[in-house]
Amino acid sequence: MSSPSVPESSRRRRKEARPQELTAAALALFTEKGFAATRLDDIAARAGVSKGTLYLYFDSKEALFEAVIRESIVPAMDEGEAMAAQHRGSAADLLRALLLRWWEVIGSTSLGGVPKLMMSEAGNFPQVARYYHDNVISRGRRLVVDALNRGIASGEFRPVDVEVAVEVVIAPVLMLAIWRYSLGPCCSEELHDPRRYLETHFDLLINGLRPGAKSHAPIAAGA
Amino acid sequence: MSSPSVPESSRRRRKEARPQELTAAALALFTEKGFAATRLDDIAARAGVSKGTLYLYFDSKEALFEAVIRESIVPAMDEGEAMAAQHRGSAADLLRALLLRWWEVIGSTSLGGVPKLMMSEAGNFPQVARYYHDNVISRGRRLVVDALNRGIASGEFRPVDVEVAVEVVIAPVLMLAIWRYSLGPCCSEELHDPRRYLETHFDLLINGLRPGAKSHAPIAAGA
DNA sequence: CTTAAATTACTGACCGGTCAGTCAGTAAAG
DNA sequence: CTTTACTGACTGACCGGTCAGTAATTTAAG
Repeated sequence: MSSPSVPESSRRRRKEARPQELTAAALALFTEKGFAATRLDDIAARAGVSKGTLYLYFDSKEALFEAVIRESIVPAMDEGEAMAAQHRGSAADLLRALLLRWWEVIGSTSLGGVPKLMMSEAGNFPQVARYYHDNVISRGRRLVVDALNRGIASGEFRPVDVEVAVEVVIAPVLMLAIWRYSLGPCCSEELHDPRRYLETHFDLLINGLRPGAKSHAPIAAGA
Repeated sequence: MSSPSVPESSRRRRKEARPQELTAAALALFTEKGFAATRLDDIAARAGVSKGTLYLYFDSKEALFEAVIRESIVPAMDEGEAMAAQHRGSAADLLRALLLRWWEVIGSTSLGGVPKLMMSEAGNFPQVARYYHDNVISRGRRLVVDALNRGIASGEFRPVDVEVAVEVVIAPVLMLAIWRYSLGPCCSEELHDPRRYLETHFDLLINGLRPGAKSHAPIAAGA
């Protein structure tokens, strides 16, 4: 990390830290105002540099957007997968750990704005949306699908349509993040403690998955 | 409606239909591209008029945005409340009817893009967000809260923290709408049949609310 | 009836501010 | 001196908003 052959002068240190500083500033403003409504001057000012500096590190505003998505959230997914791989408890414990861990690593941090940003701009940047889908959504989905399947295989959960249920499991989590960056700041009356929200979601979910429940869903798509 | 003193010439008919045509075009483009990225020329072209016509009916781009929100979704809320008021079945039936009716009246129609639009732009238009909160979110919340409370009072549901649970009930519904206007069009692999999605949500929910379930949520906020 | 005047609904060229992107210049470090 | 990291004035395209003009229709006069 600090070999003597690489003199850690303050100027060089800045050079290396710049991209992170710029993407961090861009992430904050993109999530707050949206991509189109954010000016590069504002991003530069927030990072304490001038607009020209942005173009030393990124080719265009769109390239900056791509970098924001790429470098912000993919590392967090790695950690989630590592946690799931070495988990040893019950499927319910794993599911609970996934939800709470997501809140600690993504939801409650500066990364919490990424889902809202991606939702808002997916239509304008299909290739970034595709990247996000393949590297974030698919992997997150897979984590939950595996947990559900494990619980069903062990008899801990009743059989459900896993491919559909996974969306229902993830949706409240995503909405929590989106809410905090959209209507939450404006109308905060209903913004409860995120922990309690997640615990309630988990509680309803685990009980909804208990074996022996009678299905309320029509079996076939006859009607 | 058709008194002889008001000649229903094609020109006058257009005059009365224009605002709807313009807000419909604006809604489609706002939800697809976002407010800032949508040009007034495009809205006018989609409605088959020139840009100047927009300013015969709306003072500014922002006023058009407000009109889109106001006139699009509030009437749909009226219908939802009417349905709930005259409902006579069980609380579970009411909840199910609310979910499916929402899909028919809002989710599957052109109004389905409103949630995504509002989420994206709430930060830039606090007063519109406040209006949306007071006239759409609060009222929708209230419908679900009442249904939950009715079920708990009758013993049909176990006691839960209704003010938190309502968010968990609504979140998957909102995410369904948001998804269809964000990453859905880009990466459609996971976009299942909305009916099955809602039925699965309802199935998990009703079973999660059954009396006799043991709570997995910590009782107090001690930690 | 004919036809001129007035009104209505709409047009599209134009203006001015804004902002992504450029580049000649500066100053600190080596 | 050269190199490196950065600056900020500048430019040109774009877009929200304006308004003089036009065509369709109605009304009124001859």
